[in-house]
Amino acid sequence: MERFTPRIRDVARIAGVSTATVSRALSKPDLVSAETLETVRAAVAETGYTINHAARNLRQQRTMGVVALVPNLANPFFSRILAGVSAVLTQAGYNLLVVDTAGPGVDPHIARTLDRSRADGLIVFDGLLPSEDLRPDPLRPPLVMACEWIEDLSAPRIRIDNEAGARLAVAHLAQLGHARIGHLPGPAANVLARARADGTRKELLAQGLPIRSDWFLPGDFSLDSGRRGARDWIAMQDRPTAMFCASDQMACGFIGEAQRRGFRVPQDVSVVGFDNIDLVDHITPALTTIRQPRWSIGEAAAQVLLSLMADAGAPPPDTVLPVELIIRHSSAAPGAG
Amino acid sequence: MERFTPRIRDVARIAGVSTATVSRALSKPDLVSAETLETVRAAVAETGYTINHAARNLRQQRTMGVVALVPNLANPFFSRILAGVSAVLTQAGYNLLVVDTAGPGVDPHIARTLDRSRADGLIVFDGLLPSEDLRPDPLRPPLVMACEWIEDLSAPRIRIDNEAGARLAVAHLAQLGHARIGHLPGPAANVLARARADGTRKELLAQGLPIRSDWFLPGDFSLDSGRRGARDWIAMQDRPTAMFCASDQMACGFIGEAQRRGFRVPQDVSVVGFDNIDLVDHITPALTTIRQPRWSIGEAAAQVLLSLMADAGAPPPDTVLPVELIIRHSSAAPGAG
DNA sequence: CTGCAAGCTGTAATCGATTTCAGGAACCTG
DNA sequence: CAGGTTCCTGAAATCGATTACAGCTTGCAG
Repeated sequence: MERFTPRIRDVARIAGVSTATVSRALSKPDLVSAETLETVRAAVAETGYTINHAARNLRQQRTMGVVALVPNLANPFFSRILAGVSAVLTQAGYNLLVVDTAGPGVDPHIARTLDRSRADGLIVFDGLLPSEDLRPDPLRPPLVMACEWIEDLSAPRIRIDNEAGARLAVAHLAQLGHARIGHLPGPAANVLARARADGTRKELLAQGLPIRSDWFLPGDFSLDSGRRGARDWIAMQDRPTAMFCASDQMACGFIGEAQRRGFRVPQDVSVVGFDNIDLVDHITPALTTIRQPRWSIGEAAAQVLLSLMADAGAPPPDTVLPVELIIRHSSAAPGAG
Repeated sequence: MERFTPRIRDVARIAGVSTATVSRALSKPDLVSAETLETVRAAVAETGYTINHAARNLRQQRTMGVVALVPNLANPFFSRILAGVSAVLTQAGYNLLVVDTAGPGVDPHIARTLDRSRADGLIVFDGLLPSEDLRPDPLRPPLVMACEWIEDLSAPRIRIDNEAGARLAVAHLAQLGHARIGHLPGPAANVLARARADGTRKELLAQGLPIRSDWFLPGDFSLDSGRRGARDWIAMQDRPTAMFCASDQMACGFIGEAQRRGFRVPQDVSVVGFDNIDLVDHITPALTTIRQPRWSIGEAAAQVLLSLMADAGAPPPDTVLPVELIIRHSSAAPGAG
């Protein structure tokens, strides 16, 4: 009565053929005669055989797995992106492994352990990983960088035009009539933060508006730093009338704190965010922001990686997805109302 | 000049020992003399040897991987849970694989393919998977259910007390003086939705308040169904003064739509949500809700699974984590203001 | 000095598939 | 009918580790 896991050789025995034939019947049916195929199918059904993936993987020298390296899995920003990645990978028969590169006690050189026996491909969402652990190397699986990137690492990038997004935001505020525009950037180490700050400066310049370093407050993308930003803003005697925040989280923190201190948004200060994360159209006032196509970013990253794994030919070095300004109610003409 | 991936036999050759010794030196150093250990270490360093996981997995008959079956990965509700899972698994040397059971074109019998050669354990977050695909079976890896569960499947459950959460919410509204309390539940097929609806009824009963079926509106957890709920609520001539929504998403949708139609929250209607997802303390009014300890749920699920995989002894059949009422500004005495 | 245990190491089997190579049968072709 | 294809199949090598088993040293007790 005890059960045991059937092996390919059990199927072969019952079907009266060799294991080679069973293997072919299952993975390359064209190579096998119709009649043998039928016999094998019957034997498979009878035994309830299922393939042992470890054995196949060893023989074929691949894992059918792709690792996504995510900085802080707890950040809901990544959920939709990972869903896009998952959809494409599943379709192609690959498994999605997720590694949180920012968990407590995570080895900073985690990427070093990701060789070809662990994954067939890597999607790197963390721009702060040491580049020497990811350098092209025959031992290392192909990789793409998505959202963030590592400056001195040559690999396909899937990203949005962060600079253009920032410029859209600033241009929007300028068009509303704001001449005093401040910026709450992300952490200086982060490439996205730098790109968005650069875009902010460029558009201010293009609009002929002042670029004042005291209006560039310290920020780190977090809700809390948004709150601190609001306090800093309040503390100034010579305040900007509009703030462009490099993340929606900060924008929410900023608005919440400003309101708590008795300021009205957008009457006293206009706020624009970045990302269009869930629910920001439900805060009051609904947040004007720059939308990132998160699902598409995930899809595109997976697709580029698949083509990279398939032929290793020259892949598109950069995929830049469009951003979009979404105007809601946190931005208005200065002094309005 | 061409590189090749070093094998254990290359290390053995260079160290002048057998592959068995190298294997032991690396995984059970106690069995090897100090001197040999040193030689092997040197040879490993010289060759840059790294283990081939596929080979080890085949031999040891395990994958060092755990699959999380998530209904709709795009739902940010799961991000913090997965982060908790990841933290515990990583610590224990396991990989986290994520499968979206609700993606377009996903095989509804996906769970059937998850045998021991694919994963050493399963964490099921989806209560709607067919139970026959998950029944205990020597071919199938051990499994735990988290958040949701499958009624007729016996497996450890890690969950919150949904009924108690619902009762907290209703009791809070009753205490504020509401006598006309409605409910916006999740989809009837969902166990969480049923548990929360049951809790709602029980507490209404306990408080001596009416349980009116016309005040139990149709809902499905989504933002949109929250909006529809608000429209349904508005359409009633005999409205409840408070609504308990079975998810924060619905609560946000409800509040947004109600406000858009000219009603004030909480003056015209009090709203309580469930989940305490990110940013609901930043909507206006800040949402009163039931907090789920999402990170802890993930951690606990991973821990129970690990112990299940380790000894297969009798595991704790149910882990119930505490919920907490978080009072913010979307609930107030009826007619206040 | 013999016998036995303890400690270390190597040989070879093993995990369970895929795939190369070779061979047999059937079918053409000239 | 000889020679060449084409089609199908099986034997055996292979992927790269772990580990059961056995053998060799060495040390110690009797």
